Amino acid sequence: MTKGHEPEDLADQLHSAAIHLLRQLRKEDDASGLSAPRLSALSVVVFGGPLTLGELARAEQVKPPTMTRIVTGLEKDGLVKRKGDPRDRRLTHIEATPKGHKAMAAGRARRVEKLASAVRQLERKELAELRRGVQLVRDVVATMRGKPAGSSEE
Amino acid sequence: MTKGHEPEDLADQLHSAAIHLLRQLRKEDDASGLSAPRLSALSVVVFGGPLTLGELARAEQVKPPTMTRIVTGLEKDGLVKRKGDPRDRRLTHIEATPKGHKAMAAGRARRVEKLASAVRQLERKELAELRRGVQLVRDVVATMRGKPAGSSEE
DNA sequence: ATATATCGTTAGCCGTGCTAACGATCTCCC
DNA sequence: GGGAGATCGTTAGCACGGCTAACGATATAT
Repeated sequence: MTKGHEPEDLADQLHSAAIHLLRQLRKEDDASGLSAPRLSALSVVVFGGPLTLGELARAEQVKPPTMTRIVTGLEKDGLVKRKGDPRDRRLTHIEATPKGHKAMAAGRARRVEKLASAVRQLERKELAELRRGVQLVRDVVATMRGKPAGSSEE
Repeated sequence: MTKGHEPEDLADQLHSAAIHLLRQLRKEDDASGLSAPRLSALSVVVFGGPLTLGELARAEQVKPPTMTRIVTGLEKDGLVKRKGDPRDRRLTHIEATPKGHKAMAAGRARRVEKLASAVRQLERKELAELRRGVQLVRDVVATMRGKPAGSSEE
């Protein structure tokens, strides 16, 4: 197609590209036993330090029951650990185990093996352009979530 | 601060951006009663003319059983229609109904209302950069699909 | 002390992805 | 012609992720 230069067409193509990108990556995620949502949540826990389940749910933009199951799955695999809060016993803090840190790196490596190797085939200039495009996509997502455009630095 | 300039970091950010983008769009798709996979499949049928179920499955990179259910859902909503092939009765051709065409436009409009309106907030220059970025993402996906890039099998 | 709010979980629904197995059909080749 | 095998779509059954509704436990406010 590329039939037009209107934002609508760009929106469509962006949507389509995202769908197909994730479908490809899903296969790699499967190989590691970590689905995209789990990997994404684990990533937040690993890099964002201990969080409550609710905070994690908000960070991942899902409802608490959904996050409960994601965390349960991760915990069953020994990748994260639930810890009660002594001061407010309603809270459940989630933190990554050492195994979680390793799995995170491994899962990331698997995705990277496919995605980054494809990315590496781009020329230097294209790489910069892609980086810029990704940043813009993030801005667009932020805008959709309600924040004003351009709020992210750089 | 753009913590990394390596392809791995870019790959991670691209992955994350795609996940969050789709999560946002899913909400709009829900409003139309059409999930992303259904909308995507319908799009192929609408624009790609009648296809067999297998062709559609390959186009959408899913297995036939999965496509069977997607098509069943679309058909139940009256958006597509199954047609037998008189010459090869194993085949099932899928074609969009008039209602399917309309729903496609409506679903697209809903996504566009959110995504394109966010896209529109970008400046002219950014728009061009995003367009370029999307094109590069498509290239990357094509690379992943075609050339395993690092894999030795197949 | 009682009412209200918050947090996480459970239960149950639906949709999407897969593999395995099956019936129907076509094709090839004897 | 007829059997062997390939191909196509479906069904069955599993796992997972998304949701809402409802519930128990806990904290907080009145």
